[in-house]
Amino acid sequence: MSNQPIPEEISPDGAGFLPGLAIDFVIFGFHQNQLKILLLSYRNTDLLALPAGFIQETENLNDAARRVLAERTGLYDIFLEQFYVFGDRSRHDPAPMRAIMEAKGIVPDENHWLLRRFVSVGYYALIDFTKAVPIPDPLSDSCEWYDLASLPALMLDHQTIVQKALETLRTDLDRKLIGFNLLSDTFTMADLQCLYETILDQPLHRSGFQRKMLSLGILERLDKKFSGGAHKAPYLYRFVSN
Amino acid sequence: MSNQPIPEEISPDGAGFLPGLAIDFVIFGFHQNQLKILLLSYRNTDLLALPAGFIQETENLNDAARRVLAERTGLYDIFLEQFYVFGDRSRHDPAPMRAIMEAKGIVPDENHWLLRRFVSVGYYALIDFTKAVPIPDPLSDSCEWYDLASLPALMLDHQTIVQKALETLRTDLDRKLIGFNLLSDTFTMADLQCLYETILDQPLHRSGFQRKMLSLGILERLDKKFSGGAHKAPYLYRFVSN
DNA sequence: TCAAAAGTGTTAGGGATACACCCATGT
DNA sequence: ACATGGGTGTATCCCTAACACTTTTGA
Repeated sequence: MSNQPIPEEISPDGAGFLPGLAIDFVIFGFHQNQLKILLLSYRNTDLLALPAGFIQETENLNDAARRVLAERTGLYDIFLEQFYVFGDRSRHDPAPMRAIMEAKGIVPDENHWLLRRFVSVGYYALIDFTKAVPIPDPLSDSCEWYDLASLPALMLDHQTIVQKALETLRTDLDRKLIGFNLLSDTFTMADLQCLYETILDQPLHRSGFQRKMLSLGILERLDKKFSGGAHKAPYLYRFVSN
Repeated sequence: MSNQPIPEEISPDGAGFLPGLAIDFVIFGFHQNQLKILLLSYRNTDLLALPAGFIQETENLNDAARRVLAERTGLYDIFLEQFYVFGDRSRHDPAPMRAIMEAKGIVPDENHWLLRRFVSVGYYALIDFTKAVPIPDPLSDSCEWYDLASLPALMLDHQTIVQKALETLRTDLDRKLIGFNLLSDTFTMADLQCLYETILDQPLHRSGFQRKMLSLGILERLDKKFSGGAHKAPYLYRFVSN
């Protein structure tokens, strides 16, 4: 379909990459009171997959993760963390990848490296929805946001990976101050509370939440936000790291 | 030195194992009020290393970890969990492994698979010190307990791996009931408190600790333990999972 | 009888919960 | 003015920290 040079990821032997090792990403965003994640889709197939990448032989693992994340989102300085390694043999099912390549006009050799068994390191990222510019990878045709609450079926064990990422996000949320990575630079207290409630999937008490957040001493109060609504204008806040 | 057949781990191409991927273990034990970990040592070298292993092509990652752990400790039903993947390029330093092999009478080829770059999945295990029977692996000459508080220098980045494992153990300790894996079947409240204090490296209040543990409803009180000391005999407790 | 260690009780403080009350804003 | 949502105040509860007191054991 296009005349682009074949990207090196599709070369049959995977030269230059660490063999058998991949990175899968659960990239969280938050918009209109919904948690979302980025998924890749493939033309002429009904497959959906998590963004993924490989590690160059000259690269640190974590640097590879940052690189691929930037390739998919255009963003570099992002919260990004490992959460689990998926290494079951049952992950090894070459059929979907073969279907994807064939739909792309590539007829892979039986021994094509992308059809072999992969162990995958799971990373989850938290990004400002408004800043990301999702970009598909060389094999996919779209990279788009999907509501976490109503995910369609995913390839292979990617559903499991998302689930584990969400669990990690939930337990990390109240130990570290990571939630702010999902919001814009300025936000109202209601925005923040809604984010927490969505992630934790439980209602929180308004006054207690406000006091708790303010008592952390990490929020700077800015001007009020006049939304046009017939009610008191809420303050805007900004996250200050120190 | 011995006439044993060369184990397959030492075969030059690593056939049968996933390439470039290893497992490193931080195996915690507790004895005489000290946290300890298992380390391998190598004759004719002054190198100390964490127990490690590789994943067979036919094996799930987590199953490989259980297998290797059993090979080193003789124990199967053990608390064992991933905590981090170490994938920096700076990990790749073939010198120590070459020294180990040469001290063993093996002159490895330049391309021997053990001399290549490895990404390593870190697992930590908690085991009953009194039950483990440490067994060296095919390349090492001893597998012994070392006090965590006074660790000698370790190979490569193994010090970093231990540090990260300890951090994970600390944060997991008060979220899950994992501490009991480090004690014998029966123990006194003082034993348990000492374990917690040693892991967290901070003193805890006696009465509060006792009440907190008892309120969890997971301890069964047994007979008293007459130690011969000139003081009230403490109860023994047993951990009950439900 | 005494010291040492174990078990239990009591009080005070911090944080969370739940509810109430005022304030600002645009219709 | 008034409905709506935002900010703050207050009473209660619970968990923990800190300390005190009692009990048991063997010298």
